[in-house]
Amino acid sequence: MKIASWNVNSLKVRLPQLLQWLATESPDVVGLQETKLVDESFPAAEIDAAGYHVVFAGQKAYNGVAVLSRRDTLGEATDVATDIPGLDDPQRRVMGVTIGDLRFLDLYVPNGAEVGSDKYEYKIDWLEKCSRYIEAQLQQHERFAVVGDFNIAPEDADVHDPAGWTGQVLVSGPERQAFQRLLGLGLTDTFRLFEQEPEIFSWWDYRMGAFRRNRGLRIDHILVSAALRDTCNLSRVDREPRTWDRPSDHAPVLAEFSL
DNA sequence: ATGGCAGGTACGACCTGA
Repeated sequence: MKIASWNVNSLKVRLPQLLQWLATESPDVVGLQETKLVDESFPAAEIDAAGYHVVFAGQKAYNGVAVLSRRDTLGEATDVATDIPGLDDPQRRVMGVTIGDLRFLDLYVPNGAEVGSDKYEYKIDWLEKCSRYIEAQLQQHERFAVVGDFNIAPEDADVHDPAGWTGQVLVSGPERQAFQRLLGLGLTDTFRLFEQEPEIFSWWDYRMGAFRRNRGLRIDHILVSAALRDTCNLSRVDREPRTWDRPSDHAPVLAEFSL
């Protein structure tokens, strides 16, 4: 089983790239973020034609999430959740689904704008509510994966210039503590299960030639429960789509499991 | 401290992202 997460930064623009990437990688389950499409405009027919079931929750201009599942390997998504209890949030940032015996939660964590701002407080509160939800889900589902754009670089090794980023949004103490709390609930960052090359990132600013200079952050993650961790045999960032024309600023991340 | 790039909205700048 291969699961993936990709912040596509507008599915309207990135649909051809998504289809190309699905054909190349054939993941079984994919969580998308920042589709930026209302449900009426979601390209369900094109994704269906590519061999995937899809469920989605969008809004105008911002946010928007979707989960794809391969028709020939895994079944359709059921028990779809688009809201976290206690978080009265009109923004479409969450999609929890059950696919076979897998519980899969796709997240687009708020960006946070600037440490101390209203958006930052919203992010911290959002993570707290999300953490409680994940804790409950972990007790109900043995095989549980939480993927998405977390907008948190967990360690200095996930930052191209840790000194320059110290205290900034995406790396600040409270954000990193929120991420560690998720791990404390019993989730594992699959990327860190394996020896990795240094300076592997999943997001690069569009400006200043950041990708060419590999000035990025690792903020997209695949976290899994203990049962999934025990069968995980690969976790990586796929830089390839970031080299294509009109790329998303995020690269897809993938994890593979023997069961 | 600011802008730099990209997408969306809506057609002129402005908002958001990270």
